[in-house]
Amino acid sequence: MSDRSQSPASDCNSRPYDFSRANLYSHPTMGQDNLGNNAGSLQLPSGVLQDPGLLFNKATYNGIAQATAQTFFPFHHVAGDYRTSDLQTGEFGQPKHWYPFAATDYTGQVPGVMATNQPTNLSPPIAETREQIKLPMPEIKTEKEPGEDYSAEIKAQHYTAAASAPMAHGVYYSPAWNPSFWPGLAHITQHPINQNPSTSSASSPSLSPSPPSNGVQANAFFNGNANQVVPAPPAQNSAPTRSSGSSSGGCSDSEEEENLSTEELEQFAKELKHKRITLGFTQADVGLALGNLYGKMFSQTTICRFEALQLSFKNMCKLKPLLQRWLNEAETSDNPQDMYKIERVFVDTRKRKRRTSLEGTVRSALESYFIKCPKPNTIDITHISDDLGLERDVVRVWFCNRRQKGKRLALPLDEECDGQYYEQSPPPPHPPAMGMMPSSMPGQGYPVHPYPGGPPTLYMPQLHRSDAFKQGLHPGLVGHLTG
DNA sequence: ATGCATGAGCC
DNA sequence: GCTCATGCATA
Repeated sequence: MSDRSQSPASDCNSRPYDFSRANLYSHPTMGQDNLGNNAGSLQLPSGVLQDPGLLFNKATYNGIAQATAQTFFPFHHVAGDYRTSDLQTGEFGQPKHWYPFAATDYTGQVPGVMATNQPTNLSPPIAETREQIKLPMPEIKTEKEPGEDYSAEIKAQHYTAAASAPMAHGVYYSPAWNPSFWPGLAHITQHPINQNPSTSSASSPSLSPSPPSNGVQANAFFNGNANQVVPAPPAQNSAPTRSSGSSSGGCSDSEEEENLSTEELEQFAKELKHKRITLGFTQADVGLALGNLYGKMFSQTTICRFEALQLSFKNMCKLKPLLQRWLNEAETSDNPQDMYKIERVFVDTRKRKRRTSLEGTVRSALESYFIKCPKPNTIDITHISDDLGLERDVVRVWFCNRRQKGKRLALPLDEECDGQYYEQSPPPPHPPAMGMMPSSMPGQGYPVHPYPGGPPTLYMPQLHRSDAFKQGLHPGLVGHLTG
């Protein structure tokens, strides 16, 4: 991707970092265990966005020209359009920890799974192996099994479902998707393709909208007849087969969706969410259903991001057909429950590094570094990690995610249209006298114009021109970072 | 809903 | 080592 040809990371490494900030290492943050934290009940009310940055205005991307790298969907956030809070995670959100094995209730956020797929109580043999270890730096909280190396070995066993289980994680569609980027969207006209009529009509399904929640209910809901699992997708167009997407086939995965316009996707995402909720399904249900119906399961996260248009265009394109079909089925099926029947859940037994929780100050610091240099090289990363007392890898990953997030929330600028949709660091004139990056990024480097409905929350540095980037840095920050 | 992590594919 | 797709864990 052109992304790589961008300014060399070293662009921003010309100066030494000086981030001696004792106060960064203040205290460990909140308690590790939020066990009592019922994901479901804690959902923010619709309308309350945790990250206002997601509130994009169409105008924001309508004018998008050429995206250099992966294109994301800075659509205006569709979340909040409907009340989802109570349906999302329901009551099944018992926190899971870093168990190498599928603990009895290990289901990720897939409801019903645990309710249905517990042949026997697999007393979690490992349930107690977890041990909390404080890393050197108090501000980061991570858990890790002593002397554990959570990378290799693991992939061994998965609780793969029945033999018919189409696949477990690790099975991907071939990247034969339409590489359509934003620029190309312009000319893409709405392709009414095979829009199933049912999807566009507000056909009110005669389904009892009793949302699958947990326990008993879930059981009833998820216990389909084992007869209908259709992992094998139709020969034709359903399979996540690597249809030789060929040149411009685009999301050739299914002929139905080759060229999608942003509007189409946007609308579909909305429709999906709306209908899903109407039908009483959670995002996790949908992800699960996709697995059962078409062979590839998705997490609640992915469905959520799809609905919120937080995936790349390409990715949206890829998922849409599947979701479209699920929706069609859900609407027409007499027994939508069947769609959720789960044969078994493949629980990934890989050990996963415990998620690091960065303290606010640390995040702010990282954000500052990011502003200065979104693509730090190895040395920079080392410096930063030293300064902040973080593991190098944590820092590296943070930057990776930050960049990804940035792209997701704002469009990457193209060399030609730089500064057109969002500006980089606030132009010299009146640097907001902020010594340190405000913990709340909002406000930073917003495009002055393209966000009629409100600026995105995140500061989106221009990744393509580090020099200009450097220049745009405010003095205060520069000083702070470069000492 | 989102922050941090993983892993494949690529350079 | 990066991007990208994706997911676990958590706020």
